[in-house]
Amino acid sequence: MVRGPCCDKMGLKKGPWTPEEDQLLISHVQQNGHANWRALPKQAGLLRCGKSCRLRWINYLRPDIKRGNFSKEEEQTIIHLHELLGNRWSAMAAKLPGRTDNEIKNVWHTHIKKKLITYQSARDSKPHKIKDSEPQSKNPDSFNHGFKYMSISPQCSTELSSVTYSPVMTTQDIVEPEKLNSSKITFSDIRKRYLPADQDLKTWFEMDKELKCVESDDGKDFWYNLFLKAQGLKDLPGDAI
DNA sequence: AACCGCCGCAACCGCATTTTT
DNA sequence: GAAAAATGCGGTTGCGGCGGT
Repeated sequence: MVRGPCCDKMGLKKGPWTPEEDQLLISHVQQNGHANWRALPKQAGLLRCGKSCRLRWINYLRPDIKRGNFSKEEEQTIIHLHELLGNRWSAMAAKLPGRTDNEIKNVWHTHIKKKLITYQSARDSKPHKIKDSEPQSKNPDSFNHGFKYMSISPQCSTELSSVTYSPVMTTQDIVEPEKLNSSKITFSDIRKRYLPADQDLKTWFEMDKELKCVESDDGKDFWYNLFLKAQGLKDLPGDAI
């Protein structure tokens, strides 16, 4: 289906929002909710498209937005979730109250990725703490904690509607990458088949969280340990780490 | 003080998915 | 069931602020 951008109508404003526009949007949402984003701008007297209003509300004006820098715990959680979910920022946001998908995405690209790269370089340039003879995947302290999941290869991710996705696996349910590549499988298909119900995912995530063993609060050690724990990330797409 | 380059963030764009007609 | 409309999501970009020279 071909459809033009929703904001291409003449007269619709783009760019940064003014305080007046913010106030109009806030007032309207508080009074009427946001059941219909398409109709909202007109009703609220805004010269914006619905998409722009929705984005502004979700990423900036929502009352439950948490401001300020991400804590180490939050960053650790993001790394962890990225390992579990890939680039599914909105799914990560659902696990981080007060944080938006856009914010998490920005933090990943501007802070966390760089830190991981730094510590990967540090690790590659000198002997590290893990015994060379011991494969990472068999190390009990490795990031996987023995959970039955894997990351689909970058190539597979591209096939899956550009969504990097790490389905939860059972031993009977290993996906062969070549099969994924050879057939047209939608994200929904994969989700229905492999992703546990929300409640299960929550439980699963919390169980894994309990097993986390990063204890050092020293910045350098923190990132070094995180990197070691996130060994699997080296298999992610080049631009994701 | 002025210039320049880098960085971080807000916002846009295009596509996928879901819902409605 | 098909088409259209609406919504949601992730990738990307542009601009403002800040630090270095």
